[in-house]
Amino acid sequence: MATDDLMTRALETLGDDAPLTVEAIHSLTDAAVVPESMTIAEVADLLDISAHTLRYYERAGLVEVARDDYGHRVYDAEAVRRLVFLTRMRLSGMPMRDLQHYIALVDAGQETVPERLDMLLEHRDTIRRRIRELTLSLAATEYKIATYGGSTGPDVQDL
Amino acid sequence: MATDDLMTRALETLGDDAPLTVEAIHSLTDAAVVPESMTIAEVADLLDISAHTLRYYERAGLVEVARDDYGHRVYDAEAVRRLVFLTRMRLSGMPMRDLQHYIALVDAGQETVPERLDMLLEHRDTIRRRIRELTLSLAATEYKIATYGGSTGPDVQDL
DNA sequence: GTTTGCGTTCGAGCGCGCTCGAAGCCATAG
DNA sequence: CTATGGCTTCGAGCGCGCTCGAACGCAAAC
Repeated sequence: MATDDLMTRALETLGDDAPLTVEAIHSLTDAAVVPESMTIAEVADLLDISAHTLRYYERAGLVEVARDDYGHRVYDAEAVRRLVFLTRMRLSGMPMRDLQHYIALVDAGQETVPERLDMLLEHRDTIRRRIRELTLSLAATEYKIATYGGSTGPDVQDL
Repeated sequence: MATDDLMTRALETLGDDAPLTVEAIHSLTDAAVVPESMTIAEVADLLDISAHTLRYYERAGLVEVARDDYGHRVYDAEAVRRLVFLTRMRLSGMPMRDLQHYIALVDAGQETVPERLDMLLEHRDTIRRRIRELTLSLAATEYKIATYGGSTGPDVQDL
């Protein structure tokens, strides 16, 4: 099951031009994720990342995962929630370095909340800028497509 | 001069919520770039990439550049236009591999136009999807920011 | 005439984020 | 009883896109 990852499902849930309200996001955030504990394969499937990557994240200090009697990883709900957050941040371009710092702050306690908020605000701005860049690139690409082979404008050269 | 790269200047030219019409893009495309020929330093400055990267692109077969009597690179208008295109594609996430293929098609002549168009269409879709992903991530980040430290919803945990 | 500065070629190295292979443990299926 | 399959650890390797250093050439400035 779960041939699509969280992001894909989320994009399908909200139509392409949905308002993306706080409520809509809220509904995504805790949808589907219920289990008390999960295996590495289940989490990998849920997040559409490899078990290798999950182990790598753990090695990198991003999440702690308990073991069962056989030494196998047991992901509890908190670990899964954290990994959902982490993969979302990764997908939106936050570097591992920053995530490690962020998680260190989380583990350091409540007094780091302001700094964490700062990181999120900065990341928000980064995403916004990236969206603007991509929007511009999209327009340029569409312009090129529209004028390709025609005789409109200076972009007609062989590119 | 030119402390800002093309993208930054473009983003400033068009307001954040400009319509991004074909005309607006057109005006960006050939703005500023006039010189008959440019040095590597000038092109690097124009595109906000390093001279190292420009040489790398040339080595990669993305562009041919003539030399002057001293063996120094002389970028003619066509090379510069191509590099503008290439950097725009790189910035919007097209892999080097694909650009090499695209350029090979360009150099192969007019009969490759359909395939080139296919590549552009596919890239357009890639950008669109990426924008949707980022928009969702942005909303999730804003949601997290908005609810941070508050007692609203399930995301209040220490993340 | 030497210093400064900008260019050249070539090949190696790096940062990032995985990705993989080897060797081994355990449990269930046939 | 022996496969098969999924998990474990550990460390190495990889693909991408640069990025850099070394050794050198040439020219205009001092």
